[in-house]
Amino acid sequence: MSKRKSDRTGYHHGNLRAALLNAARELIEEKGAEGFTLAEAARLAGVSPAAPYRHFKDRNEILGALAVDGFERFAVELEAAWQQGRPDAVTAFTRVGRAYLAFAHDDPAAYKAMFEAGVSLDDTPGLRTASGRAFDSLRTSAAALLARVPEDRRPPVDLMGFHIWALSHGTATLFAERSLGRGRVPISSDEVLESGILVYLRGLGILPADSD
Amino acid sequence: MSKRKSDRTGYHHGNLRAALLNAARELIEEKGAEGFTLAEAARLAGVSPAAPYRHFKDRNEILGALAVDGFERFAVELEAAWQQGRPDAVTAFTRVGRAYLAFAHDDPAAYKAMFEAGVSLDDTPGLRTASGRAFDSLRTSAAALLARVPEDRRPPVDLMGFHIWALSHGTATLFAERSLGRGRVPISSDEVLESGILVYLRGLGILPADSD
DNA sequence: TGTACATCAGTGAACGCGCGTTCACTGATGTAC
DNA sequence: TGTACATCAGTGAACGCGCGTTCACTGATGTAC
Repeated sequence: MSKRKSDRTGYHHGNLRAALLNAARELIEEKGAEGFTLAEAARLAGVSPAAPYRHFKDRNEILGALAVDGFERFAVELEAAWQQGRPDAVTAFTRVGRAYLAFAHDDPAAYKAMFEAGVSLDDTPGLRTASGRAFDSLRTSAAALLARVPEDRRPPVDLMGFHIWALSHGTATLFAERSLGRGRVPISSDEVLESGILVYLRGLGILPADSD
Repeated sequence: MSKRKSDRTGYHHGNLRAALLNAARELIEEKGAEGFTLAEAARLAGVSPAAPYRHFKDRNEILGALAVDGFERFAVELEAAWQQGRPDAVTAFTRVGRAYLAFAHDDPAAYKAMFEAGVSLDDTPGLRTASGRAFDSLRTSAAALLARVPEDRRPPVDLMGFHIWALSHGTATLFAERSLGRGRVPISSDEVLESGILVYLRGLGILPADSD
């Protein structure tokens, strides 16, 4: 749906900033965050190679914009999936896991910009805030689940957040690389993550030992 | 300890292939797999930009060599850590987890070549075999642990392998990116993975519910 | 031990390429009056 | 409603750069006799 050359009418593009972000998304999806070039994005958007500089300081800034925007949408998705833990924390949490994978799957370019592009946290205004909000969403869910664990056996909420994050991130990236294609696995990332989370929650005593 | 310009004696290098691989490692560690250039590796090794072509078909082949070599050493490390499950499966498995992280931490360039460089499984002879051997090592450990789980509650061994792989890979990559620097976490990757594995094993019923 | 010669592993110059970025410019748009 | 003008968002040509790769070459090495 990105604006293409053919859509251009006059001298002005009208929505070049958004068109460039879309083009960048497309290119990163194809070739990875490092392989993306400003020149090619400009070509895709149907403008001269100098045009992007009206909207972005340099190549890096477009990656940063993608990452910030990605984290913001990511946080929204995770929060929406959590839905304040309704109808119960475990169900809601499973939904969050699926939302995590869905995001990585549906917008791999954003996911790469967020986690693999090496965009600097310090040089990109809003990135720290946006990524923090996403992690906070995971932490909130973790905390709700931990409320069911007896206090003396309750791990720190941040630690649990990392466990979940690592499991989700690992699943997402292993399936994104065709790494898991190695064995031609007849299994989906959703199944891996969901079953992994169930075992994990059982280990915390949140699910009964005999549940399936 | 890679061979440097100053070490060169005469017209012939003597060990250029290895020197180039080391140079590539160094560069990938600094700038990532995509940022690595053949020309710079040659410079680092103290030879002309044409010299590498005596040892590698093209840029891609050097990445492939790094990945194959990486997977072979990775498999060796994992097997060594497992030590046939001695003294007991849980202890040995914890050791495997630590070995996984140690590899990713100590040789990030190899890890990137293996998992992030997009080296083709089909175009790189030996890669499928080498990576398969590494995963087999994880699978062997998983199988030994699963032997302790009542049959009717035993997940498929491959599924458990993926859980462990995903958790390890996620932990390794989140800590490698400074992603986890986001919150300035006062916690090590070892702690995250080890505690995560313990919870997971408890969830399988391999560790008692009240163990710490 | 010495010599001729094949082979090996380098050199260095050159190529075409596409990139990021800058620059002076210009066409289109919107606003004040 | 019309006009002057400031501003905005493009152009296109140019730059310097470093890359991957090829080529004809040459110095060093090792081996047959």
